[in-house]
Amino acid sequence: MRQIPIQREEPTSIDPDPEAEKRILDGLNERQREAVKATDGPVMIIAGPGSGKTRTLTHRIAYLLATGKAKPHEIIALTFTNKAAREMQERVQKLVGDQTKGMWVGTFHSSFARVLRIDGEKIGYSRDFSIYDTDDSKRIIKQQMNRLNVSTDDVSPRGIQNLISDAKNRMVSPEKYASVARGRAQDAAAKIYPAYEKALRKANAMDFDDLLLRPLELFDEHPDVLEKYQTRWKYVHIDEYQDTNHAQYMLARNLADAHDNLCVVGDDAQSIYAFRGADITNILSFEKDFPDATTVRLEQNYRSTGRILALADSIIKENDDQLDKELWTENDDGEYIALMESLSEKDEAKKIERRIRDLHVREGLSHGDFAVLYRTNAQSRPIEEALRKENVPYQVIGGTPFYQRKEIKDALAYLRLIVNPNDTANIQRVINYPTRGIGRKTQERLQNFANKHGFTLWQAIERVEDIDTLSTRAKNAVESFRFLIAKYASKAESMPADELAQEIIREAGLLSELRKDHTRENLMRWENVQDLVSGIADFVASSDDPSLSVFLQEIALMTSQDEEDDADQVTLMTLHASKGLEYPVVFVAGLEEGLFPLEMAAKEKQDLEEERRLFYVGATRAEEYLFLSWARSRYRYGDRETKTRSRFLDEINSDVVRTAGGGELDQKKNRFKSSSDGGSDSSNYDGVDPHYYRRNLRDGSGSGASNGKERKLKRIEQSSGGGRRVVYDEGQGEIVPGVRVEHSKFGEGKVQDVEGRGEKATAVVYFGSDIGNKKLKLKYARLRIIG
DNA sequence: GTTGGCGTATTTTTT
DNA sequence: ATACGCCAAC
Repeated sequence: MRQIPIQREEPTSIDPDPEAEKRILDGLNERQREAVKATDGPVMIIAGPGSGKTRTLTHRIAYLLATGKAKPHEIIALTFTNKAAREMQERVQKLVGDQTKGMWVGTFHSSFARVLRIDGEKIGYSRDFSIYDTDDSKRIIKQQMNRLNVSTDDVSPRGIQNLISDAKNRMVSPEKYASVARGRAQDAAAKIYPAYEKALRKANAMDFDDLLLRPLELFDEHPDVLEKYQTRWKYVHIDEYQDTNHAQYMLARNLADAHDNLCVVGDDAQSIYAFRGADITNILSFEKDFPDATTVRLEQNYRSTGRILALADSIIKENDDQLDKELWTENDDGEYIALMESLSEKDEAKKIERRIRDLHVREGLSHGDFAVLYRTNAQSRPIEEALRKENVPYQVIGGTPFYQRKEIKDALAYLRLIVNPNDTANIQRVINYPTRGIGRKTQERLQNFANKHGFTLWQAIERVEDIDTLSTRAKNAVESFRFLIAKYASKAESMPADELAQEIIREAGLLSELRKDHTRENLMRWENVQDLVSGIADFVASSDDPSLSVFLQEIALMTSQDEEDDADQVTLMTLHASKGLEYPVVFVAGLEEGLFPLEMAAKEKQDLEEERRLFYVGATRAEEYLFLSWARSRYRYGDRETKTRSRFLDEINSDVVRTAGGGELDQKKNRFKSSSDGGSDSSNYDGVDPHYYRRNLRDGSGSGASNGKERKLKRIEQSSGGGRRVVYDEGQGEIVPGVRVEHSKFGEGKVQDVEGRGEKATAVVYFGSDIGNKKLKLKYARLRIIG
């Protein structure tokens, strides 16, 4: 676990350093230098992938320091992730020496959480406010739905949460929202929204949106506070500007208003967070917003080979809404982009694993050079399994991050309560975990009492003796909980945060709960909780402000992308998480209709364009090798689904793509001229060479992997002959759509579809026009795989 | 008040 | 397939 370094506040200044200045400018090309030197007035750097965007921004900050144009405390840089902030901080330090104390570098969220810590009390938030993630917010929303009798028939809590978040992103107040809400879902959201806001405020809690909105409120209501920050920050920098939302835009405007020195960097073609409220018009209309802005375009790509860039260009050309940019590179053409086609997600995973091992052995690439990208987190599983099986080291970025695991959230809940007992959502989380006799009914009575008197849940707990509806037994149970929290709350000032954590976690019974039964999961959870404590110890040892409340706020803003990834491992992550990163070898997996582009996103043009930009982002992560992969079938909701190739594969520039067999990519747009067979049932297997699969296995240049695979196939054939072993066993020779099989009675056929698993698995097999489709129970049918 | 079983929705991406 | 919520039994 890592925390964001906190810099001291005292203004320090550094003398102009001509040597550093030279070093800073020497590391740049002409255009980049131009951007760095434009230190007066608004600047927009529009830059393609791999053009040294962040590098330019970093050098600009270093340049400001080295020339003495700005003192460290006069600079703020807002990044997209904490990790990017950390790296930028480190690089600036490297360029100008260690003199960056007082400079603010961080995400919008963490930077303005800090502002709120300093000045939030002016709008009614104590500095120990809790930060609520989506989970905590959902709890509040559910509770409010319950209280206000909003039925879940019309909308799910999640749906309401999204609607409210959207409204907040657009800075629509509850009152305003009530007047514009249309339809059942929005009406429901309009009812919940004000109650939700009130509940958050009462709990001294903020959700992610609040971390941007409350500072705006603060600036609005206290112009002196705004002025303080405006005068302080003479230079405002924003990275990944295309992904800022409206509130972030307003914050930027507010800060830049005094000095007009706003420098933004972005690429409209890489805008992939609209679903989260990112507003692409921020970057598209920058020049309108800041009429005297300097615009610099960085169009030379240093990252990728010519072919990768040509492919990327062909992807993005399909989109209509673009700022003009001509990407070019001096790099070699490089290898062809390889198209990989597989029969199933397991097959896909195996092929990816084999390619990785092959390149690792033959080209000497290290494991850290590889990244496997996919659209949804769920896709990591089969790939993980394939890599694990062959002992290829890997790491998965994302999924369920450390701090979101249940045991961690439970432990954190106790810690949050020490700091902020009014944090109702977290009381509810742990008031009866581990079970201490405070069940549903007691909690209900507590809540009723609180509602009746306008208390928070905690205030009700403090007055538990006065609640007539409770039995003595219940009162005692509640009292012991109250005592537990109060005891440590009073020690919070005097006791180091890590000791505090250790003790309350133990006394609350979390650790013994996890040791109750000795499953492997529980052991892991127990270790995770221990890791949390040592993480707090690290924080205490290294932070300028080692209070528990700061730790909790920072931890809430950490993301999977902030995890350490320095080890030499293959990296698995979503396409979203890959933004800003680069790897010599990149696989984009799961290029299938319905998956990428995602089914829901394929309907609206806007959404489809975002998916396409996502594909563009993924492809441009690659430096040397790019693999595009899709599978003919995939498990979803426990059923095997037949898939067709993604439309994206029909759009790309086929000149730079080669299939696994070395052939050209057969695209829909080319099909008309070459073949006229098309005909019936065209959705099935056009262009599939039935021998492709096995030939490829043999082509594996005699490496252990392909031999292993062949062995497995043989074993299947033998066993089916013997009739004892089941042939549908996953991961052996799979019976999946597209496979050719032989049946003792019907002869040769091709599997069309497979349903069910295990004993119940059935396959639809087409045995030619005479026999047609047959539905067979795999358990009895004894199908033999022949290709 | 707690536990276990069954039915249902769920997977888009994330600060 | 799995996690969660709701209901019935202990």
